[in-house]
Amino acid sequence: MKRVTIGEIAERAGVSIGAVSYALNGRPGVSEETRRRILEIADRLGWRPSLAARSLSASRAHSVGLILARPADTLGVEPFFMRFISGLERELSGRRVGLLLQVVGDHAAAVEAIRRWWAERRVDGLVVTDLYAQDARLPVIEELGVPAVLAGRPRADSGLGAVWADDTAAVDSSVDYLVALGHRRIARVSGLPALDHTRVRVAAFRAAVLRHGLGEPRVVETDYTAEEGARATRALLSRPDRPTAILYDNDVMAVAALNVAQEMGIAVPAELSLLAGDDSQLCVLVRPALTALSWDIQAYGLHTAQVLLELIDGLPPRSHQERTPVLTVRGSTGAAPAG
Amino acid sequence: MKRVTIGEIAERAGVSIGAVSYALNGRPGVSEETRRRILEIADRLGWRPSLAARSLSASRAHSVGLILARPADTLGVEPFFMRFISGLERELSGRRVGLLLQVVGDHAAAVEAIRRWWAERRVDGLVVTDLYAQDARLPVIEELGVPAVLAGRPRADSGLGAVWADDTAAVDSSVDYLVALGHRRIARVSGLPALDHTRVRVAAFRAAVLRHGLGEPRVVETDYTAEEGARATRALLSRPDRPTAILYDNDVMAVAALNVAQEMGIAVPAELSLLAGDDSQLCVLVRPALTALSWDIQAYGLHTAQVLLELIDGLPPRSHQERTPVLTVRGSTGAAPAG
DNA sequence: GAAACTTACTTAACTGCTTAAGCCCAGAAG
DNA sequence: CTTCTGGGCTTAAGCAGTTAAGTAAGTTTC
Repeated sequence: MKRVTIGEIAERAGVSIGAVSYALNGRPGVSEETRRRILEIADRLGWRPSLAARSLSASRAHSVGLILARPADTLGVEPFFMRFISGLERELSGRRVGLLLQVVGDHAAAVEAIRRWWAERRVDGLVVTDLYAQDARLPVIEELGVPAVLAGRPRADSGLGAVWADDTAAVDSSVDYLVALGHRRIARVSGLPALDHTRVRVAAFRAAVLRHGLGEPRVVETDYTAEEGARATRALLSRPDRPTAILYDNDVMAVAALNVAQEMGIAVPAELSLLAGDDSQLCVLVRPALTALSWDIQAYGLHTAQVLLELIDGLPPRSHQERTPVLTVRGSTGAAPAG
Repeated sequence: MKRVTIGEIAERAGVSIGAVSYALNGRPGVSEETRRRILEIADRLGWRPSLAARSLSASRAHSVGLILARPADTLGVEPFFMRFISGLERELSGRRVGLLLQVVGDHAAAVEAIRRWWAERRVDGLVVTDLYAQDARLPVIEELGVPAVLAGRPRADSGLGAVWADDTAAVDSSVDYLVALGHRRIARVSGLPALDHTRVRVAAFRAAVLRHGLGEPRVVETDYTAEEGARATRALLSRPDRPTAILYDNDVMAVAALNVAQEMGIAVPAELSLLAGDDSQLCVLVRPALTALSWDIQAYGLHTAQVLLELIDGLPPRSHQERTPVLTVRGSTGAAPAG
């Protein structure tokens, strides 16, 4: 099971290894005839370049890293990541770039992993998800000079790429839609307040509510889990002036809310409209099916990989904006109850 | 942002790079005092070994590969993989082994990826999931001599490791439980018939039904998707002698079945008991919550990684059996309807 | 007090590939 | 006929480590 090296090809072709290298890499320096002969031999022997040798001389790892900094159980239910990853893959595998994955519990561990990967030259760049407003990873990435792309809003002066969707517009359209249905008491169950996009969405929600003159905006913060989603929903629905519509920051919490409504004897959508901030099969699997903000997560991953690879190739950092998520209306939203 | 190499350490310590190498690897050949000095310098400079250089001379990639051969949308909903991956990670990251991930659509692409990874020496071993009865990947793995561990039943004569759970016992206990509740007409909605574990479970189901003298076992095959799960359920429930209990091969289909029952006006669990073959948050998110076969998927991943790393270290292939999945009874199962 | 052995290093070969620099020879230009 | 040019190759250095073999001291042995 010994590997084929270019040395062996050189020997068989009766040329030097340098010539073989030029031939295999499509560079000038060998005649067409010799090139053909070398390629033929390489093919016959089933030669593939040794990644380690290439990495060593080119100082390129031919891999990019994705560090998911979340507790394992949250990752499980969120269909987001697998779709995002398969989007990344679609671009990476065609370019022969590997995807290194690490799952860690918190940002301290993520920073540690970044430092290690970079020092070992295990990756050429990073995809950063779940961006915090104050994010411990960014200064480290900047300090090390790691090419990285944010799956989220661009940061000024960061020198990083970014791929993002206009959450503000998406939240706006959700609120507009609910108002058009006659709702006046609209609340929001938001995710982790430390997260960048949570803040953006909450701000957008507040602005939209105020714009429509619906009084003081009501927002309850959670950690994205079903449990907290249920708790927040219970709290909102227990108030005398309970909302007639609730926006959720993801789909899991919206599903949990469906159960809370049922348990409290509140009909959806007759008495209460629910709107999920993420769309996935989950929304279609429950009854009533959930109205949700949907967007193409695979494309998100794909574009993220593209921007990252450009950055690694030395091109200037680029910000790519995805299509704004659109409302997919299903059974969980309806006209506001009379009175 | 130039990297620190052992050459730099050698220079500062006033010794040769060979001495530095011995010192850093804890091998004899340097005095304790010199070693301490070298380690101190290395630490101060923040030295980490270059993976590429180590890989080249040690011919070890310090990475293992996981190739998921599934359509991207199926991956999204299945909470299985993220939990499995985080289990793998728990073992791998401690041992400084990277996890390379590739998502491909079918086995032909998986085989291609295996060949490439191995030829490039990108990975030291593989984790193989979703094993088919006739699996195109196995002959290739054997031909190449890739250390690999099956996330599934061991195969005789394969020389591969295996980590698996006793599906037969799990199915047995499910059927026993339903029979104890008075059910006599029990059907099964199974997953992809090509999959190894699907066959094992179907066989176990047939045997259990016959053992209890419940007549000819009824099994409907699907592709694991919610759509087919719903279709299969509709077909089963439309028959005059419709089953009073149905076992599903995963949780997604069981959830879809819940909706079908609702749409057909069949009460769960009063008229129909549903039992999911996988457990996840999904089962708890719906009403009634689904009774399911649950097991520790993170541990599954962890043990899989352990067996693989042993194999890579040259130890003989090992088969590890996980705890048999146990029935977590929730609201979707109950006594069989009278008459 | 010479031979034998340790200790603590250094030297250099090796991993497989890339690439700048050098060399040889044929054909063109002067 | 010499000089120049350039195509087609070879040579060798370099990437960052590992490791077998060599060496120069000091120590032990009889």
